[in-house]
Amino acid sequence: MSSQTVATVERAADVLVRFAEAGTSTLGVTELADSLGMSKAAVHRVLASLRSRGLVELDEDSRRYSLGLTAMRLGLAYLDRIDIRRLAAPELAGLSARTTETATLSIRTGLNRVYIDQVKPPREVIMAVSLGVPYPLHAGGSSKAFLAFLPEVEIDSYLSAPLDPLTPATVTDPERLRTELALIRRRGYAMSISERQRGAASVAAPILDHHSLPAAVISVCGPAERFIGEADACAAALLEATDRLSARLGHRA
Amino acid sequence: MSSQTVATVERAADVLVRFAEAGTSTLGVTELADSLGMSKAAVHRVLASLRSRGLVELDEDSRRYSLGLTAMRLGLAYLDRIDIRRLAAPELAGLSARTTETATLSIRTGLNRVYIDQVKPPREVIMAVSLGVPYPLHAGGSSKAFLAFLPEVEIDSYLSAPLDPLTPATVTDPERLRTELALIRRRGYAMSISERQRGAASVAAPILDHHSLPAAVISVCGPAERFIGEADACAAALLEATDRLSARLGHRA
DNA sequence: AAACCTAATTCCAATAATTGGAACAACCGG
DNA sequence: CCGGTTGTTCCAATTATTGGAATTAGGTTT
Repeated sequence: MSSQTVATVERAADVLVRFAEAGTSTLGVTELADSLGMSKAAVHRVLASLRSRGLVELDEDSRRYSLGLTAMRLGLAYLDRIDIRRLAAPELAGLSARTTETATLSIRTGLNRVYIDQVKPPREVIMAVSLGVPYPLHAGGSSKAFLAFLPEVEIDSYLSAPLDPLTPATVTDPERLRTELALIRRRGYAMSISERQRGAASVAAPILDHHSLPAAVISVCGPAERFIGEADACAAALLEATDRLSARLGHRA
Repeated sequence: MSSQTVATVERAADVLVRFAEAGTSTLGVTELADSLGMSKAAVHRVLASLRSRGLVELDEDSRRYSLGLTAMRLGLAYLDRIDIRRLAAPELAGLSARTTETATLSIRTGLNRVYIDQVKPPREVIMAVSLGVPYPLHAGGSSKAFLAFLPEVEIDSYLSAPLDPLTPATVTDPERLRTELALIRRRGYAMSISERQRGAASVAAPILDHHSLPAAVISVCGPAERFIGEADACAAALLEATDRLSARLGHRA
């Protein structure tokens, strides 16, 4: 079939991905070699090559590597193509400021959903999401907000496959989920407590386009204990924001 | 001497960079091959490899390639891991050297702001700040530089609470302050004479992140009497430094 | 200060993997 | 229905990658 690929490039890509996965900001040659099962020499050469293109940077003093400016350019170039992000950015900032919680923006990629932006409030204990990581459409506020506003056919098709739980609180029974989706449509927003991420809670609502389909979803989220008390106020602010954005995409109420 | 590198990896990196340069558009195999002087076969294999790691995506219909989710994750990982203090340290040193005054770095913590670093010039009479002490957002150069570049909602909310004076020169009238914030945004930097600290003067400008929100503020400050004459020159050097740093945080002018 | 450890870098011959031209297939517009 | 384009696959030639070992650099302990 089609595995017409270049192993060297894949290994170089693996090195890059390692930087994104690793919790630490810098990595050493040996560290990378061990975790990827490559020889130190190979890793070193790959790093030198990536460095020549600015994808990674070398701290001459510590002899450790980190992601470089070019890596950032790639990420921002990707995000540039998504103009909903530009449109929503000020609303995210406003929401986060008004609620003093984290505001996020997600888009759909097939049967998944990824965060593509977030604005965090300037306080100590906050919730922070991982941008770019795919999550299923049935667990968590943002996911359910997407699912609820998809065409019926797509909902049926999604619910016909088994639903894996991400936490003990994830709803995996299709009929219970269906009932909840109806509620979400009626209220206009979804709510979740620990469904996707333990200890996290959120309210989420879609930005609807001129077909009344969700172009993106905005959520306001925070640590569950604190957030539950704020949820109603957050939902109100959230719906104001998504209404404005939906209007800009040509949606009529 | 020899740059111990892997040509294949460098070419793969060139392909990726092409996507960042091309910005919003998608790219085809031939297009890439021509512009990079590579064979179509080589480009195709590289793309297949990058695709296997999610760095690029293929639109099956148009058979054209674009950057993928992993590219975004790399960019955001870069942004996440930036240690603003380390990044700014050389610029602080440079600024202090060029101006022969003190250069400081501040971050925000909610409704306050704290100095987290400073570089003092080697002369007798200088200004020195206290690291880690919280100051309000309306008094002094660094504070106003933060406030001016916050989302409107946050400015409104901040100005709706009473503003206490720290010195006789502190501006406490919300409307006068609002006018000044507009000036700061226009000029790109804030100036203060004795607003926070009697006898002290400063110019300050924000380091803006990819949301155009202030990640930190740099100031150049000194004893008021002497500093006032140097302020313009200091402001010019300051803006050069903050522009460079903002660029590293993904801010585009 | 010296010795010792660990990590990073360079060297080199073996060889496994990349390469590019050309053939093939898929697509588009006329 | 048919040329013109673009994307994909094949295959033998050969080039560039590879990994082990040697070397250098840095940092820490004795």
